[in-house]
Amino acid sequence: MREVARAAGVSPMTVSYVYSRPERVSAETAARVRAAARALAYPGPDPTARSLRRGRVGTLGVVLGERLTYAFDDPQAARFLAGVADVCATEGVGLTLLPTTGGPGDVQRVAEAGVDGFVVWTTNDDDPVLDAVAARGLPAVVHSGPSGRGLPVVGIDDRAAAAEVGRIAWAGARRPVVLAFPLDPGRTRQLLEGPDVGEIRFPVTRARWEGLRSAWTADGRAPGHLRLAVCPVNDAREGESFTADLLAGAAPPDAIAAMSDELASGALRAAAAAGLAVPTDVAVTGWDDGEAAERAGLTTVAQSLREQGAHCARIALGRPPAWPEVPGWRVVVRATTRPLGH
Amino acid sequence: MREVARAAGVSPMTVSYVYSRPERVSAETAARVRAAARALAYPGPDPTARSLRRGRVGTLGVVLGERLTYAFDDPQAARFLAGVADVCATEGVGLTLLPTTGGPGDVQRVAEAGVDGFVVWTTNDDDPVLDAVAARGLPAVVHSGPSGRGLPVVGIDDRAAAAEVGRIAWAGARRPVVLAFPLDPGRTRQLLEGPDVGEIRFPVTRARWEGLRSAWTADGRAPGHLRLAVCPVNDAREGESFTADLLAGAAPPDAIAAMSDELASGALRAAAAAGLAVPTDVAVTGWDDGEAAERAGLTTVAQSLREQGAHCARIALGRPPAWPEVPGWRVVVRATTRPLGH
DNA sequence: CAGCGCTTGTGTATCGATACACAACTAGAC
DNA sequence: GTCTAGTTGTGTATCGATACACAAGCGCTG
Repeated sequence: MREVARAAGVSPMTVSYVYSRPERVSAETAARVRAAARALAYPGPDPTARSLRRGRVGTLGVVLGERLTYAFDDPQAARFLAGVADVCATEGVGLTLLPTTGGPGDVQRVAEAGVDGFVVWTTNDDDPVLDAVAARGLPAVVHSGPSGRGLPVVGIDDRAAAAEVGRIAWAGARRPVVLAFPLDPGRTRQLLEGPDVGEIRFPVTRARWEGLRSAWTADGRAPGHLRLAVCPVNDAREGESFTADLLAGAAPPDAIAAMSDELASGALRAAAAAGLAVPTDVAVTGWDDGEAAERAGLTTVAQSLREQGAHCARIALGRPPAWPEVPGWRVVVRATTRPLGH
Repeated sequence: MREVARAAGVSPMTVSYVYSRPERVSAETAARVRAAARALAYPGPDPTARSLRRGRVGTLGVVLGERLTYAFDDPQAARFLAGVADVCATEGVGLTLLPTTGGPGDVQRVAEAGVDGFVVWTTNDDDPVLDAVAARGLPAVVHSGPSGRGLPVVGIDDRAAAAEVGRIAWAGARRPVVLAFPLDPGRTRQLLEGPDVGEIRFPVTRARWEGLRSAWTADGRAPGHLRLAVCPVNDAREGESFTADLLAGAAPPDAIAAMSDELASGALRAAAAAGLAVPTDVAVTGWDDGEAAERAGLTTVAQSLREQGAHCARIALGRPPAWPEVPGWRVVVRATTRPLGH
């Protein structure tokens, strides 16, 4: 820039104005400067230097609790991110995805990220990345995540929603199973009988499990009869294969509450493959009310992850809504569950 | 940082070393500095200042030719980005999505983006954003995009692949239709009869159309009989509704070559709804060989957008492979097309 | 004790731009 | 002719860190 100024015969300050506040400089001078810039192949003010001086980067950081590629593989994350992206586009701000690999480098990357704020997508209670985010002192928000680090949390009341959808899923059931997200970053596939809540390190998984369990025990049914099938990956394929195994097992489930529409869709496919009737032989519920749920006629919990993403983005950009909003949810009853009176 | 140095009774330089090269400083001093930092709530070296001095930001910029939210709605973009994300995670680099709205702000945002390189996802020939990317002088790469600005282009030979899949799709057909991506950013839904190639501003759309057309005319068939159905959105719903309209129209297609598996899936659904047999009444082909294609038994063009994304990322990070790699493709013949001899 | 290498702390210069206050000059008002 | 206001260009002082070269201290070798 210094060289451009010299070439155009003006001060560096004038060159700066040509780029950042063109109206501040005469048309004639501006033209001369632009010509000099072109001649020298000057690409315009360096964004880094500009950020340093201005104290603003123009980018929102999004931390994904899991491997970065999940953002694109997991439909729920995708819906959430679409909402974040909407707001970023409107505000003319970039969206930086911060990869997390589970290693110690994650913390450092968060500490060194050039962003104006953070949105953290569902993570586990012990994630040190959360501390790193809090330490930066930037505006930040956690989605459905652990609270307690002074960071605001956005998300629906998963426990209450789970309790309500559970009431419907468990109607007339004797061998209920929860098709669940992982309990912890380990992501092992396993089938548990009434696990201890303390074992569950992902708040989302924990809250939904608690809600579904409370719906089960509400009528005095034995807690131990409710099983938790942990799916390492959130997609239909995984839901299908795990359900197929369960159906072929000793105590085939007659009611399945899944933590996502994708897992539920897989369960439906497995049920169909096993020649079972839904909901007579086996009832199924999902979560999110996405396109898959609508197509399959799935009873599910409706919430807008997209709106929640937008909400998070606004908070992390330092433009929180005047009123604190609590995202809503409701249970959509369709054809995959038995009537309640049953 | 200056204050931390004073509080710890050392020079700023020492504080810098504590953070960036801890092995360079004695354990004792480092502890003292860290204590002072904690006492002053110093969040660690400012990433912006560090980037300025180091000349490296630690972030890869990804430009999407269309609205940012498409990244998450369009499964092809998602697969591609997953590959980009893989490499970013491995290299410990962030991934900044640059929103484009089609407005003039896009160019400026690219010019001001704090990134180390650019990956541009399929865009149209006239996109000024490409010039902005080229002007930055950073390592950059365009996927399946317009060439000619001195930027390297990555992508399969769409024309050749389209010609081969077309040969299969058109076997025994009399009323062929191409279910296509948009021709230009306008994204209007329309049905064209042998449009002029010059009208097609998206290189991907153009190359595939050319290939499919050449397959049609190869046997001396009249070019005008091949129609192009332009779908504004790349999803199954759109493919279904457009196909349904076509099947209900005056000249119902008996062969449909879609530019994505998603559009093709929609076409299959519409055919099923119309009570048509596949491939007897209508043949269908897709593109990409994604999960949907496998499940539907779709004849399709197999390519790995994920690998191509990874390849692009490596180039844009300035680590191009020693050997220039050309991504491969092949046609996978399944059950939705007629045998060739027909 | 000279000489060498290793560890550890410190100045200095610089990365590239912008905020701010000020100076020079042109117009128009009275 | 003088004063006020508006336009346009220019210094100066940072923004917050790091590369590099150098110096001091220390332990060893011969």
